Amino acid sequence: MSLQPVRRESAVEAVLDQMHAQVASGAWAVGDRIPGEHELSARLHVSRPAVREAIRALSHVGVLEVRRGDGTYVRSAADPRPLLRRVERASLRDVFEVQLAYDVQAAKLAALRRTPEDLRRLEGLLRNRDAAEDPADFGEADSGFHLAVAETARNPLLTEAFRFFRHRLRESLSAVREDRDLPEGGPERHHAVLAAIAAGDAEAAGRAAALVVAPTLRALEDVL
Amino acid sequence: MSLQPVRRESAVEAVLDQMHAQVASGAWAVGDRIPGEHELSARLHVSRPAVREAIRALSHVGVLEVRRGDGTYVRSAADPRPLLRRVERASLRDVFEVQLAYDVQAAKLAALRRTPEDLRRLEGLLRNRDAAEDPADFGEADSGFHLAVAETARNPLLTEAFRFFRHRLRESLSAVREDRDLPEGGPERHHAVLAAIAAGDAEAAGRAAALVVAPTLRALEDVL
DNA sequence: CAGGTGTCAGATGTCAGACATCTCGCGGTT
DNA sequence: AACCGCGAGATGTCTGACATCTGACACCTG
Repeated sequence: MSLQPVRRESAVEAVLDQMHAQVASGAWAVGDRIPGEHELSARLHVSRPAVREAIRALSHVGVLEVRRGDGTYVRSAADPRPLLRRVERASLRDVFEVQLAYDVQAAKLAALRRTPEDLRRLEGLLRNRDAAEDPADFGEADSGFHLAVAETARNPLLTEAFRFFRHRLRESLSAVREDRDLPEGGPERHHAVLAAIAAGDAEAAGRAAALVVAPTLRALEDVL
Repeated sequence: MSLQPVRRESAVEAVLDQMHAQVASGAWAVGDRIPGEHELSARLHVSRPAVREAIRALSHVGVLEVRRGDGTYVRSAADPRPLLRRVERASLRDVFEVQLAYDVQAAKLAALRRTPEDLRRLEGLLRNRDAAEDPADFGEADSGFHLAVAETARNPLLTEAFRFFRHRLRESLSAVREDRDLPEGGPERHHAVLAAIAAGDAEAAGRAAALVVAPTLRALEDVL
């Protein structure tokens, strides 16, 4: 008989779990007003600050909305926690593959929606990237170019998703691979992305974007 | 001179803003232990429960990690809040475009990684989808198929991202378009996705997946 | 000397109680 | 019908006290 670690859950985590379950099950539907803090405190047999901490966490991620003096409402039943938990533990390959999906979609949309000013900006950023010699400068310039492509797509949601995942990716890389740089397609592949975007060719832009990341994924397959 | 609404920020929101700024600026770097609750309370001139609420919110999204008895550490500087805020306010088109990126990437990876059992499962789900008559059943079967494709990709991060965004998409749709169904590619396009996945042809699978969503995006362009 | 145990300071976790401030609904007045 | 004032009920914030945990350090034993 093997002994299992005893995990004692905090009061706030227990409240969070119950609240999530209420929302997920539809007992508290989107638009509903949930019971007040005092009532939840009494019902759940925890202190009111514990209830408040749970509510604060859920309002921070957009699940609940607190209206002072009025009550607390359910704004969304889409719980981001599984995603956020997963991104904390995701392998580099997995993050790169998601990031690739963004890169490709951003390039396609950029090709459809770019303006002359966008193109000038992208050209400048690519020049910066080509000219960067110091690894920190290079990383910055590379990120700057990719992010600008995402912004050229004119889908703010895609841009924010891109930004968040890229930031996480950078952290995972520095935590694990301080000593080793992963390869990425060189200048000519980046120029090919820009050329396809300039030509307004979405399919070519998507293919070119995929070619930029391909060496990275290949290197990850070799290492893992 | 126009008068502006006075927005009074709560103590907890002010603490959150300052903590975010500390993390984003690198003053509190990943791995660092931040000052304790009592110290922050004294320094920020707010009560300790206010500090606790802020810390709870940040630990909920993975930015901070609380170790009872030890202290509170910075786990990640990648703040998901801009993304989560954006997804709350995103247009249907924007969400669909991000979802499309997932669908395409999932189909491509599924083509590379599917097993015979995956294929049997996908076939069954597609049969369910074809047979569904009631709109609620149909929506469920459709989601089931798309999600199974994402799972076949064997990238858990992609699957969770897919799940979250699709849930949000569904909520946006029911909030705005209770009375109107958006078109999606019919059975033959879904079967084409499955055929490409079965054939192990990633490019064809990606193209087929894009064709499934194309009518939806076209309809959105017409409406918006 | 190495390993184990106990103690303590400092950290988070939780609570009760009190008061401040806001919102909304209702009743009364014009 | 529109407006105003009031009050109940809601969230917002604080103080102070105590509980529980962690890590570092000192001490003891083999």
